[in-house]
Amino acid sequence: MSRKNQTSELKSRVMEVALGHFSEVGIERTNVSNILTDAGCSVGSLYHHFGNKEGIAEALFIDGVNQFNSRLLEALLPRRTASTGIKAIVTFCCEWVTDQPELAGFLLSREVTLSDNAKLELRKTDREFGQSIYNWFVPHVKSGALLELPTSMYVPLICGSTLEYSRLWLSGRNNRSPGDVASILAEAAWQSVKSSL
Amino acid sequence: MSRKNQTSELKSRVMEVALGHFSEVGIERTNVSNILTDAGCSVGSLYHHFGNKEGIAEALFIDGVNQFNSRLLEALLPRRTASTGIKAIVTFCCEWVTDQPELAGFLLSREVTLSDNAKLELRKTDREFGQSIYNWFVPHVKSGALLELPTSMYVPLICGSTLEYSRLWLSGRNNRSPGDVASILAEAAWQSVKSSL
DNA sequence: ATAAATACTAGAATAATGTTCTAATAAGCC
DNA sequence: GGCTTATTAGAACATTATTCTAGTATTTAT
Repeated sequence: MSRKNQTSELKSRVMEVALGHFSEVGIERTNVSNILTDAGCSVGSLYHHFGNKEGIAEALFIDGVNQFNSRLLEALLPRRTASTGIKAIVTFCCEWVTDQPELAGFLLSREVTLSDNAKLELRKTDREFGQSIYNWFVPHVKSGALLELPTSMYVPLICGSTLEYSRLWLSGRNNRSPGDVASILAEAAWQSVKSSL
Repeated sequence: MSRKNQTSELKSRVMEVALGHFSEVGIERTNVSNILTDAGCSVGSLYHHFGNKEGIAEALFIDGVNQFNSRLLEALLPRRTASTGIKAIVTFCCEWVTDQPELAGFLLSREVTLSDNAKLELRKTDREFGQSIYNWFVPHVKSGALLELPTSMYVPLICGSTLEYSRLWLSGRNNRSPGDVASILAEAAWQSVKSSL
């Protein structure tokens, strides 16, 4: 096997193992040495590739956000009405969380504090994601279908309930998965941002 | 000064100092030694009173939740209609977060993992809090003013947006405080749980 | 009032664990 | 085929939370 492949295989093995530990006991409580043995990686290699333990978390975080963002766009952009779009966002979130609880729990845990470098890395892709979202919203606000609100309020209003419900479910306190109650959450989100005019 | 007073003063001094550090850099990154010097406390005393670093966090968490719960009840229980009650909950949350951002940020950070003991401690007061809340809700659901939903969905639907917005504000990404946008959040929450019958 | 018990303080010593460092190895490249 | 560079390896190190032993002050009981 070429070195490139070997290397990227090691990195993803480390990340996979780390995600398991992180989502189970949190970043702080996972031992680097456990990751090393479980992934069959040496101290030197790990610190060469990731810098430190937080570096693994950052890599996972960035990957996760990018994956989430791109799939969300696929779910949203084809929708032509405000109502179907908002509900598609919520439904997508519910399914995504339900399908990959480990990754979702990790992203929602807010344990990761991105380094300046990682923030830049994220911003690269996040910019155009934000732009695409923005472009989808504008006509629906202009047409009066959606409430006109401070920009920073749309995410909390549309996704807040879903994220909060997801956190509860991920912490094991609910039986019904977000996917099971997606329609309720979607309808509620729609009610909270639709214009009553 | 009596020993009791001296002790409780030391404990609250430690907790106050610790909250400052925790909310600034998180639990993991605050050094016990910093807390010790800032609070003028010896290693032995700290571990005698709190057990370990997490113990300080747990004490802060329990205090914070209890304070939040009791004040929330004061805001909610006098309300006689579903609409004013729901809006009172949201408005109260917004003001509480805005008034004590350090404590709110700490509680919302989800950094604290309660020990079994701490969970029991919390449950003592949390039980009757939950009961009071439940008693307020029942008649409004029965009367058809509020949607009838799985119990575990009311908190996310009513508070989710507010909590999400609060997290954004606390992380410095919004100008307007939750208090500033309370009326929008309150109206949205109401729209999402009111019965449309 | 005195003794015994208990709660608390103190800080040096310890242990756990994340990270650095130096050297060795192997892949890619001219 | 030799040179460069990326990668691996793991022992040594540094940091920092926690334990431990001893000592001190306060309360309680007689």
